[in-house]
Amino acid sequence: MGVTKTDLFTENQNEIATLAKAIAHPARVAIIEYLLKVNACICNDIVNELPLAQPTISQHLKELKNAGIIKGNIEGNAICYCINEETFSKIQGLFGTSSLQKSSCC
Amino acid sequence: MGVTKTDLFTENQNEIATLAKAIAHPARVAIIEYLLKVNACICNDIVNELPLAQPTISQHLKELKNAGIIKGNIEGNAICYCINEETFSKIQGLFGTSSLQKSSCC
DNA sequence: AACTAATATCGTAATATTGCAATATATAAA
DNA sequence: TTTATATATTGCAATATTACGATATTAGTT
Repeated sequence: MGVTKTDLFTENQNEIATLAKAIAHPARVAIIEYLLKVNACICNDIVNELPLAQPTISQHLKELKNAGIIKGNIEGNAICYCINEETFSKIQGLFGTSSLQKSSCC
Repeated sequence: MGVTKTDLFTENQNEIATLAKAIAHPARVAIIEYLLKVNACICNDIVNELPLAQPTISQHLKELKNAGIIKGNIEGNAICYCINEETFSKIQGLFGTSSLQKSSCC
C-alpha cells in the first residue's frame, strides 16, 4: 500500500528507519557533506552548489530539518543552515562500530 | 516526479543514499537486528518473528540482499540468511565517527 | 513605498514504495 | 508420486517521494 506500518515496530526501529530515510537521497547526502565541509552556510550557497532547482532543495532541507539532522538560523533575510551535532552523533552511535556486534555464518 | 536524478551526484553520494535507503524501513531494521542477534536464521523464522505477511518479508529480504547488506544460502528447502559483514563494515565506516568530522556553528 | 534577494509553500505530474492475496517454484517427506 | 513446507514472483491498490513552475513571504535596499 505504500504505507509503512510503523505501529508494528519498536520506537527504536522506527527511529533508525526515519534517520536512514533522511539520508537516503543523494541530494541530501550532498547537502550534509557540504555543510560538514564549509561548517555552516547560507541556503542560497546550497542552491548554487547543487544541480537542483531552489524549491527542490528547500524541500530536501525541510526533510533534513524534520529529521533533526540539520538546523537553520535566520540571519537577516537569509537562513544559515548547519549540522545538528546532537542528532549527528546519535547517527554515528547507531550505525557505528560499537552499537552492533557482527558475526558471520554462511 | 518521484525519480531521483542519480546522474547529478557522485558515485559515493549515491552509494551512501542507496545503503541508507535499504535501512530506511522499520521492518528491514528489525530483520537486520534479528540477524545480528541470532547470528543466522532461516527465512521462515523471520516470517514468524515479524508481524508482516510472507510475501512482504520476502520483498524486504530481496531489497536487503540487493543492497548487499545480507546474503542467503540455500539449505535444503529453506534459505539461511545472514549479515554480509563486508557491507556492514562499510556502513559502519561511512556513518561511523571516523569518516566525518563534525563542528557546529549556529 | 517600490524593488530586490532569499527562502518557503502550493499544486501537480511522474515515479517509487509498501503490503498482500494469489500463485508459482523448489525441495523434502511420506 | 502425492503431499507438505519454504520461499519467490506476479499483479494490483493505496500511499509516498521527487522535481519543479508559479507564487507567496520576509527582510534588506534604494
